Amino acid sequence: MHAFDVLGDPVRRRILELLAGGEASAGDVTATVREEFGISQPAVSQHLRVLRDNGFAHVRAEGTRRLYSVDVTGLRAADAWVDQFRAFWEPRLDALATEVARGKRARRSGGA
Amino acid sequence: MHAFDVLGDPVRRRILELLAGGEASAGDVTATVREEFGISQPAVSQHLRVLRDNGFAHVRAEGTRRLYSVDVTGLRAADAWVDQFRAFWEPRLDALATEVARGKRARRSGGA
DNA sequence: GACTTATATAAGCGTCGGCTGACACAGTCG
DNA sequence: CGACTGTGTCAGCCGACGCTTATATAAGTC
Repeated sequence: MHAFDVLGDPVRRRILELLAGGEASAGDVTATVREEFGISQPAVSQHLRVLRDNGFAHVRAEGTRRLYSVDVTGLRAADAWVDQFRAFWEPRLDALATEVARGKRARRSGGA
Repeated sequence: MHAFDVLGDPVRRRILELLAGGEASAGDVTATVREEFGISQPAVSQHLRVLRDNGFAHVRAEGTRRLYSVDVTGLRAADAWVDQFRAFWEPRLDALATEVARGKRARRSGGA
């Protein structure tokens, strides 16, 4: 599953935001998400699984609880992709890229 | 449609990468995408529409051709969301956030 | 060991997004 | 004007994903 597919779901984004506030148990996350989205405990558990399986969340067992926290792997992957385009709105990073993107290619390869 | 829903599709991501190389006509994009993904012209056109409608691509007519280019609006929105988490892997940006994330909250609100 | 709590898994179902094929429409060229 | 090219739209189909209910598993408590 691609990083953006994971982030495409609003529930999963919310869960990550919750985890950004610090490690939280599955129960804590479930309580909040359940209230905000009106979905069941299994639904939340399934979302947590997706986050785990795709490098967005770490888990650690503590007794019967599962403590979740942010795993940066997935987020970095998403960030790396977006990074390809950063020069478009932060031209100082690479002014040349912007110039190229502007229309150089269009001019060369058959533009007006 | 949320930015990450737009980016969740591999065809749309590819189209954006193509546009990152400079303005391109719908036909040029279609030719490449068709070859790489084996989908029809209408399929590509529909993806272009999604990109347009969600602030990921600009269009400009030139005769019968439609010239597409990157619109940063959508990309910046995606970047802004990811930015919430950047401190997790670039601690220098905000060392405090990392500390908080680590377990401070867990300790306070009922951790071990 | 029986009960309860915390969490995960499984099966089934509905919905939504993407694809195709058919078509519409604009512009260009003879 | 009529044919052709480039592109967009529409209707319908299909598969994937997310949800629910039911159930399994594991850990605590008495």
